[in-house]
Amino acid sequence: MDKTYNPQQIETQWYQTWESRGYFQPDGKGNPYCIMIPPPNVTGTLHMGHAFQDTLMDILVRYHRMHGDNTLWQPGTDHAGIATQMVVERQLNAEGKTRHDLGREAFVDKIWAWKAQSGGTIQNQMRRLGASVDWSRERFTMDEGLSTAVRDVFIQLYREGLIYRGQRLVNWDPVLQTAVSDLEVESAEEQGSIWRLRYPLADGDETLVVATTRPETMLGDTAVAVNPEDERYRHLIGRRVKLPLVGREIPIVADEYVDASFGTGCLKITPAHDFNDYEVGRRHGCEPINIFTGDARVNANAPAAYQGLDRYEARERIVADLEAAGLLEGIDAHKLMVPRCDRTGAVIEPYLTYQWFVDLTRETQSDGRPGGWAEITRPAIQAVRQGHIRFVPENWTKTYYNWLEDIQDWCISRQLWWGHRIPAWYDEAGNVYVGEDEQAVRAAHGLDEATALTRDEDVLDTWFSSALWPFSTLGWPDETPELASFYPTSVLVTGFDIIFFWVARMIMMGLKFRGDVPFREVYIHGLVRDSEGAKMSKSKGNVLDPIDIVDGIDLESLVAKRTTGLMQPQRAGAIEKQTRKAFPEGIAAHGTDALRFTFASLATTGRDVVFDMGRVDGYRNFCNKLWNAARFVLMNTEGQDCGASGGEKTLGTAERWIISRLQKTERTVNDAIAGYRMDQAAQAIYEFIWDEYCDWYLELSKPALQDAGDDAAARGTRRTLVTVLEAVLRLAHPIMPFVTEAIWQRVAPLAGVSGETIMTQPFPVAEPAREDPEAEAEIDWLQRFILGIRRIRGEMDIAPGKPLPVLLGNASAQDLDRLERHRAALDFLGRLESVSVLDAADNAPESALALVDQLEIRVPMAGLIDKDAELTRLEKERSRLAGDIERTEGKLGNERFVSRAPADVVQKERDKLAEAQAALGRIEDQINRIARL
RNA sequence: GGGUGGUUAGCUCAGUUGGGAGAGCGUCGCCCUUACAAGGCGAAUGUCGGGGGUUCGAGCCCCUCACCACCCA
Repeated sequence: MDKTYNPQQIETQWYQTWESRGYFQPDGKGNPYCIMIPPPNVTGTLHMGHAFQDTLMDILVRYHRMHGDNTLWQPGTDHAGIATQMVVERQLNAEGKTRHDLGREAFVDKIWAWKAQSGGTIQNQMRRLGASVDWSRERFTMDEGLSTAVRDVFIQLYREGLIYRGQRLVNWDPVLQTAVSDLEVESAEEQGSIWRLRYPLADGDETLVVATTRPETMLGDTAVAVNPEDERYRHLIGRRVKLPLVGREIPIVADEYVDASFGTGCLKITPAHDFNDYEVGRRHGCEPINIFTGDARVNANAPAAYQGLDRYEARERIVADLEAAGLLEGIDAHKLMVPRCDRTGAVIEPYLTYQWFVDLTRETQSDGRPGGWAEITRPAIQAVRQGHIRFVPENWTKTYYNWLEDIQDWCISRQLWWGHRIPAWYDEAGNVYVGEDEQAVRAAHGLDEATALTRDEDVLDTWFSSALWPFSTLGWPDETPELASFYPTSVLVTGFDIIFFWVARMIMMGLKFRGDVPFREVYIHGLVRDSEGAKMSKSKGNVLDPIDIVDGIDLESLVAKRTTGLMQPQRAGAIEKQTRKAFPEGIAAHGTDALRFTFASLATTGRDVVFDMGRVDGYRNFCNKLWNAARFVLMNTEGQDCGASGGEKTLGTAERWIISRLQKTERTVNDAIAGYRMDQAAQAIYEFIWDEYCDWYLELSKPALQDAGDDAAARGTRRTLVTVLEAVLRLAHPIMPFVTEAIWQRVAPLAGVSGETIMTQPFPVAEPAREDPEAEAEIDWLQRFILGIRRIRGEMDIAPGKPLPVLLGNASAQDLDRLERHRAALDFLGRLESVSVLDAADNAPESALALVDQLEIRVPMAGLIDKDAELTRLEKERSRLAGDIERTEGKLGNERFVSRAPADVVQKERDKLAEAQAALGRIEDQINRIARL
């Protein structure tokens, strides 16, 4: 083995081997265990969130595979309607063309071509991460089979009356000219203004003043609302105002929605261009008046003077005209939440259009059939309430309920070309027919060729197809064996940001179309943030490519990567500066295992995962530590008798101890993974390997290996070295698959284990019978003995290599017994020159002192130890003990503590006090003796 | 305005039937000791956000305030 751990050399090679040998496919034996990957965007590249999530899933999947489950991790991508269409459209724009120049069919062909050419990026990045997904089953939401599923679901829901077409306000992107989902809208506070506009009443000379952040929408006002409790305006309710510039008379209505303390207390109502106004308008029977075109210009419903103006031009013109008319009361600076499309950055316009919806809110339909609430939404709530689905951490159920109980109908149509086209046709009279294809529609409705049919132009929301993912990927609508085995799937691993959009909708669709939940558990993990705690985003320029952490990247390449292809190129300078500051040396190569271990250790129950490169450095060192421990083991066992094929062997205390500790670690790791606490699993593995196996057991093995006299003991030590290492490799494999496989290949044969790969070896399970409290107590004694020696050495500045003479005072029979048995280990670990036992009568020479319970470990000071340094050290110890005693005495002196606390707690305190008092006495004696020198 | 989560060492975070405040990174000192200097050994570091309450005992339970973050309106 190389002297230094070199991840590059082992990682790609092992992944190819695993994949080509088919280890990622379910073996058909054992309990089914299945995870569906949340399908990443086919246009996408791997970001830190994916890497984190993929690591968590891979840990679970590898763990279950090793436990003998029939394990499937289903991969795939979604078609990401808007994002994908935009990518290709931008390429066209660069050539000076638009998609309209090509036409729909040619444009869609172009997207498919683009996907074929560059669609594999994220899959290859996942391979670099070691993700053990079954690539042979990879799916894409626009695949033939999944498209059939989407079409069938649409048709069935339509026939049941649960999908309808209607005119509603939606989030409209005027640049893309499509409806977008809430998920694609990001609201952020921006500086704006409040305009106070004076509206005259229709009768008389009175006026009122409305306050608005969007004065241009006044062209579409249909009412003015005031709070019914507002004394100032009560007399106006029921009267009418004459809308300036337009001339329309509109009513003044009373509505609780109005906040009397905000603005002027008079709210203009524009139902066609504001979600709240829409609701208020509906309550008061106002017909919405749409004043914008699809690209947010003023339309023909407005006065001629403003028609054709862009919404912001219209704003300026209208404000100027009102001012000229003396109707502009004032303008105040105001911060407001501005919704923007996360793809285009365009300000979202609430817009009234015909769209397709899934009914999620009606109890019953007008014809008596069950509505969407009864048929879809309520079962989804019940499934969680009745425990058929469990959220981890549990408190996310609340978020889930809150959203579902207040849900709106789901707008599923998008005005795009890329996606599943809605299977609906219209005749010239505008009648709609839904069916599998045009032929089926004609047949079903008796429409001959004389009747012209045109297909609906819209496609379905990408989330509509993603909602079917847990069963469509398994072959539905066909009843496949995979569907029978793996549905319901075991767990969904995802971020809380898509509980609404995806998780809830999968539950709805799974229940509706499979009659069972899509997954039994939902493991919600945190969101990866940068070291400052900020969300990572391309526009902020703080994104990290996980592969750059694996392979390393120099500063210039990193800067270039972060500053190209920006939506807002003007940010490049700031991003460059920040990048140079955050990574002055670029990023070092860390290897996949170190990155994965970091993710595991960050997977706590919190909602934020602050990513700190220092952690990855530390875990790369850990990989190196493991690597070198393995080197040591191999150097001492390869080619030697490790007792794998019999032969007498005895296990010493150290062997019994490390085996005992291993059991505890195995139990902790199993419990942690089963409880989705990867951080605890990682920590337990880290501590066992570094603090116990390397720091103590390997050191303890050295003298044993050198003792030529006892073959059985040496064999037992070698056997323990390899078997414990082999076990801990299996234990760590789900988190760090590569380094464990590479080492295991060499170690397994020595441990008498055969197999092609560690991937399919059994996961370690604790055997309580191998826990050994006696050995643990004894090694604990040994560790404290050594620690005492090391402290004296460290604080007296005695060179680590200098052999020390040691005197033992007040030794018990047990101490002497242990001394006898561990003498070689003590000499080696403590670098002891000699050990002499003092009789009670002996007068100890002047010496530095350490205590192991009542045992006094003394290092003679002659020529070695500085009197003042030892006094300082002892004084520190004395004051610590004195503090302990004071606190313990305080407790025990409290009558209520002694009478009310459990007896064992009280006894523990008494023991503690007695020990501390004894120790204090010895330390004080020692201080007096040294001080007299 | 409603809701959720958070506030523990310089930094990032653990800490569940309430009974000894911990890890990693960083810092300081000594060491190239034959697996590992990506290392070894030792050390320092905390009004557990503030206040109040329950309790023999609170980082943990209850109330309250402050601040931060996110979600919904």
